[in-house]
Amino acid sequence: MKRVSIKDVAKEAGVSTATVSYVLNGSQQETISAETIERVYKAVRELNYIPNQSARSLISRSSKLIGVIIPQTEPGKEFMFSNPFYGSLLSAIELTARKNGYHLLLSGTQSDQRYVNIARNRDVDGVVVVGTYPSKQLDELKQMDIPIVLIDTYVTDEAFHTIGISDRFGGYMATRHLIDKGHRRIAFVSGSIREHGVNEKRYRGYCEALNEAGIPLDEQLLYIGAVDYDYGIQAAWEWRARKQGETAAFVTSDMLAMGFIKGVKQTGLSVPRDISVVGFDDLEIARMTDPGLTTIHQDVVEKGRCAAQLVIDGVREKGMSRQENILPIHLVERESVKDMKKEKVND
Amino acid sequence: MKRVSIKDVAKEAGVSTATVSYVLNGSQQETISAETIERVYKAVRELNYIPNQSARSLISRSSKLIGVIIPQTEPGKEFMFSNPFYGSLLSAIELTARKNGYHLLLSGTQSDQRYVNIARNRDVDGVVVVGTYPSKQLDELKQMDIPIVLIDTYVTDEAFHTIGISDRFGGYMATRHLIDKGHRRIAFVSGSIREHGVNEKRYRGYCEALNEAGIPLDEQLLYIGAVDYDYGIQAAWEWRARKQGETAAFVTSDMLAMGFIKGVKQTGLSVPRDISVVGFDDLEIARMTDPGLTTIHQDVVEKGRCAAQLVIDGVREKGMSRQENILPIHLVERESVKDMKKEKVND
DNA sequence: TTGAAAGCGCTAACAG
DNA sequence: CTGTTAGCGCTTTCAA
Repeated sequence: MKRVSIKDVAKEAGVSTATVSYVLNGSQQETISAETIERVYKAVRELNYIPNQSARSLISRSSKLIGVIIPQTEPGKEFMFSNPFYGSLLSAIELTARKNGYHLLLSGTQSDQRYVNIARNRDVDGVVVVGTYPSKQLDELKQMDIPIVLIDTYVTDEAFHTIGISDRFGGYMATRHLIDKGHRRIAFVSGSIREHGVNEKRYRGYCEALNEAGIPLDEQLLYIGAVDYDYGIQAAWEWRARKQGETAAFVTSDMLAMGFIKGVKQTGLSVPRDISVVGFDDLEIARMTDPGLTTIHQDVVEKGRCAAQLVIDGVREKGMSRQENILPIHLVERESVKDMKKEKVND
Repeated sequence: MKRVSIKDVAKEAGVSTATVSYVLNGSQQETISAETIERVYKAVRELNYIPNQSARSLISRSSKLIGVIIPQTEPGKEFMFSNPFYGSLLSAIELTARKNGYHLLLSGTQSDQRYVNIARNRDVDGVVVVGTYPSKQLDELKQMDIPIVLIDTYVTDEAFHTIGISDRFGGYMATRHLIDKGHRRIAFVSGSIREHGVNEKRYRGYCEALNEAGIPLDEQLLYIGAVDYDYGIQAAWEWRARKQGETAAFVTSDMLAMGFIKGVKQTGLSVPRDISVVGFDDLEIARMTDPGLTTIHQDVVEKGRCAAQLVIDGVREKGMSRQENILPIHLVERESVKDMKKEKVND
């Protein structure tokens, strides 16, 4: 199928290529006669002309492409989108982008490939980076003079827009909820805690709530592994083995919490009868399991929508000032927490 | 940040742009002196040069981009990747693409935007389309002379590669398993059944198994809605309301099955005590719930990997003959099916 | 109101 | 062994 170019259209319409370009881009608006415009559109339709984006990008340095980068922060976590959290986020970004005439350039990263290169090489108009840590790579990105949005990333730099939640407060709320229900020995189950990472903030919230209640921090109650179902199971077994007498656990991700609950069942015990659990994220699965998971709700779709919108606005309005968005979160009560103050066991 | 072009590199290295191009692309391999090559690389490094893909695409008509298209076949299903099935698939495609120097161009579709346009306009090297039906849009795509891979799509056309499973056989296996366990009244719960769609095939397998066992088909046992958790719940209530005496249900997707089980619990009954359930897909969540879901396992990651590989191979080897891949599936037994033949109830 | 032409960054004949 | 040069398809001054 021979490709039709702007020249073909121009010839067909009996005008110059410049005129075609004007018409199609709405530049020179008033100066083109209605009749010419009609002729051009007619030719476009007849030839089924589709402008070539590569040529456009080349000259305009704008590709109508938003780069979405998912750094692989943990080894073995190659299939990020299997996690519905990332999946939903991506969907939301995609939808918003699409509505605005953008497409998504998706890229995981491997160690040897810097995302700056991808961004420059493809002339992306903006970049969304999900869940990473301060790094040299990020620093390189910001020299590119395109809008950059960081999701769930604790970096304070004038160059980046950020979208996130108060992970500290979330951790506090979760832990506080357990304390309010009469729990004193509360386990903390989480993926690895890295400085400036979300888990660290959630951990701080946990500490804060304990502290406020006058409960001493006990390192024996910390279960630190990976953010996945299997580690959740493992943590439950570990809990049984350590015998530290926890009656509750704050588990920093729903996925992990699901595993934890499963693990508890495997050991022959039950949630919330033998241990109460609070999760984090409020993924769709949180309401699927039995018992339904009490968890910290965050609006993933809004996160994605907002990220895409920031990029798009940033492209339109060149020197847009930095935005820092903290989305609201709240606790959703389901059935995974037992009220220790009531005489009767509520299972 | 001024962008550095091949000219800058050429000047820095004291050679022509052509030479730089030769070196970087490994064309003219033998004819370039080692010393020149070294000089070019040195200049590239010093200037931090990154070739512009738009310019390359323009001339070579190859963008190193694989288009991934997720048609929105059901209204309201905008967040496709929230479904871990699509998420995993996407991850697998992305990983394979990346390993081969490709990136993914992600696009959902809205009614007014044809995917052919996206493909042409972006010069994508190949396209992967997930879960659609024969359509005019698809026909348009095939005129593009790029490799097209259809996942889970029943279209027989020389122009397309296909990857799928035997949905009919899956439906048969699931139903047969229930029959083997002594069930005779078996509900069929599914999203909408469209001609040439996967649900239709699964339905046929269901019919076939019933037929083989001499069980008459009863339309009262069909529950047809949407492929999501909420419809699953609804179907369970419906099941209670209709009182058709089913002791088992074949539910054509795990997501739906999760909902169904939840719904059964809501009505005060229990799986598998009061009704047995077999799902389809074997998503990660299938093993998370309680009871674990007996389901038909399919290898989503392999589906994605295979799709990307077909595109990549198709690009390399122009006239590659059409491939039709049927991946193996099998039944995974967990705890959601009761054996009616045993005296004792096994819950 | 429209057109001619330069040029975005790169590749690939063709010359030398 | 390397350089010159003609485009790829498009936008955009500048001129008419």
